Amino acid sequence: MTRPTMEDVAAAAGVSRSLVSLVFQDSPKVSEASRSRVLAEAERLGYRPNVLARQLASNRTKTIGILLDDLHNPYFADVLDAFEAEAESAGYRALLANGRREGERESEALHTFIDHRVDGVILASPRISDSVLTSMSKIAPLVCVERRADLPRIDVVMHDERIGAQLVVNHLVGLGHRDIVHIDGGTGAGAAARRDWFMASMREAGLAASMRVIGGEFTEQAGREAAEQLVRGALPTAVYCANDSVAAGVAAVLQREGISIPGDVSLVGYDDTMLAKLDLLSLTSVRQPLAEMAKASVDLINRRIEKPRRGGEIVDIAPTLITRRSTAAPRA
Amino acid sequence: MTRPTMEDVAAAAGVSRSLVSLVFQDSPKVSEASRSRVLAEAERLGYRPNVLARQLASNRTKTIGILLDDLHNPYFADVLDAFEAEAESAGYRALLANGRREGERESEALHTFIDHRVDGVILASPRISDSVLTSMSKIAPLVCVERRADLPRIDVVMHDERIGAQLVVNHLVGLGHRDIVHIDGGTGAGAAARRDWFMASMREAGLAASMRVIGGEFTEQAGREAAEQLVRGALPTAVYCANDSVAAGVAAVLQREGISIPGDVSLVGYDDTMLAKLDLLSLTSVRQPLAEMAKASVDLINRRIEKPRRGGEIVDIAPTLITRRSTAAPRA
DNA sequence: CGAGTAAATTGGAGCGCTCCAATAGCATGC
DNA sequence: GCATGCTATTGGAGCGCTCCAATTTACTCG
Repeated sequence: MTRPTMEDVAAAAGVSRSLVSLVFQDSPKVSEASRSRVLAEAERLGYRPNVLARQLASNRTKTIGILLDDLHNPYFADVLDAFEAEAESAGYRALLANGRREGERESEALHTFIDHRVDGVILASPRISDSVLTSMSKIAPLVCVERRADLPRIDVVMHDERIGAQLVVNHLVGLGHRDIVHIDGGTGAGAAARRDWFMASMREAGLAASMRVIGGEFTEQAGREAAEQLVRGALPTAVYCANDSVAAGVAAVLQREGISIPGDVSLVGYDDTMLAKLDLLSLTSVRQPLAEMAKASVDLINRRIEKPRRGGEIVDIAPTLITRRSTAAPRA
Repeated sequence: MTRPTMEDVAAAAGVSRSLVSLVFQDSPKVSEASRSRVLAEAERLGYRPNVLARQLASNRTKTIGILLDDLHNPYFADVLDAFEAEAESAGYRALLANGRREGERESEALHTFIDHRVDGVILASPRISDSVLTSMSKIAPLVCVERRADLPRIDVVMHDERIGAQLVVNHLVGLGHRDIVHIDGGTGAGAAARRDWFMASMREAGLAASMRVIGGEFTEQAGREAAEQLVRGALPTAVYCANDSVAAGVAAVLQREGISIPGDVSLVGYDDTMLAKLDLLSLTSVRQPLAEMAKASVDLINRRIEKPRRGGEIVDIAPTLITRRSTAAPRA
């Protein structure tokens, strides 16, 4: 299983190793004749450059690490799609890691990335502590996505929670709803902002009196528990959930109780994951502008490579509302 | 952003670079005194070994690549969990890649792995052609999971479709069902085996006359289409779907038509993904023994590293049935 | 036709590590 | 006191590449 090296290709093509190197770097200062001869010999020998050696010698890897909080959450599959695509179109190879919702594991994965000398790291909804973040930011460019970080040299990309809340509230109010409940995400990343902007939007709509918030978490289980509480008390005409998983939990309880969606209660989720798209649920949901967020993130990494010492930036991008069958006018 | 090297640590600790190297390899022939001094200096300088250089010099990476067909399918999140954990406990680092359900992209990702000199690759339900597989198998150990491959030097790990079918049919027949429909996975990997063993099991149960198969695919959409067909014709008492996504599609249509699960129709899925666990669906489903499959796969890679030229092996592992609320005795 | 310039090619040092053979240090035993 | 057998350490070559300065080749023009 011993594989050919540049030296072998050079010998076969009757040129120097340096020339072969230039060919594989797509250098313009190689004659057409040499280039094609080298490529032909490489092909014939089955040569592929040793990425390791290349990276060691050039001291750049053209690789960025993408750290995802939880691959079990379908939202992160969408995140991955967008970010991987963007990284590739910017000429980077993407390395993936799964944080499994543990800050500990995430910082391990971050170390692994750094040990592999990635050019930058994108952290999607990380749970890593500020101190780890700060110390790592001295070694490689870091971008936090959907996690605020007020740290000197770390860039942040968020979607605009305020607009998300307004889209939801305006949609529901437009349909005639006044009695709207928000089930929040508890201590999860972004939960507080989502809740606060819901309340602000309700106030703006003049519905401060009829708004309600129930404490929850970003899980289906939490959705079920909150729904149990709702069906035993005063049933609102609309429920706005912290994410799609919560909405799925709510839907399960409502269905069991014979309460129709959207006939009796309208339901709204967040993140527009595959769950929302399920015909069984067909959930109105807020979609994060992942493609734009990805673009912004890679851009920030590039700019930080050029200028490592600039201050941290925060980019906010507007989300959109995807309406489906789970919302309609309130019951009579 | 220049980082300390072994040389720096060696100088600081007053020893040679070789000794530092031995310390970081956990060599037993380093005195306690030197070891702790070196580690202390390394800590103080913030030294971390350069993985690239290490891999280049030692010619082994202690890394395996895990190629997943489709990160949007929640099944693969489970697959990843099991395989990543197993790889790690065997002392490997796992590199991930997303095939996005395209054979083309998968073989690209495979190339990337090989360029990075991984010690072996695990391919989960790959769509790669036999020819690519064959040529790659000459360069690195390959294990196919849930994809048959009758190729000289490639190992295969499958779960036992026959047992899966028997578990489902026995469960349903035990509940009293006779009129059972299977919605198949069309041309997807493993679909044919799943269908054939369903038919065989029905025959074994003496129900050859009342069994039916509807052509489908491994998607929710296909489930909906098949269900439309069922509700317009003779409704069976039980539906056995090629996977959970298909079952979700069926459930959506049945619910819309006011047909109760399991009151009117029992529903069974396959793969026991997060969809099956959703309270909204609470789906009886066949669970693949992923932990055992992962163990077998890593084992096969280790054995092939030792003995590259041995013939391809096929390992079959028995699945289990997880019963939930979607199955019950047939309607009167 | 030789100087001058541009384009193509080459040799060698070096990236940060591992690994091996060689050496140093040090207690044993006769 | 010295060969003996340890264990602990070291120097140096080499992994496969990139990058730079230096060299060769090709081309132009007075």
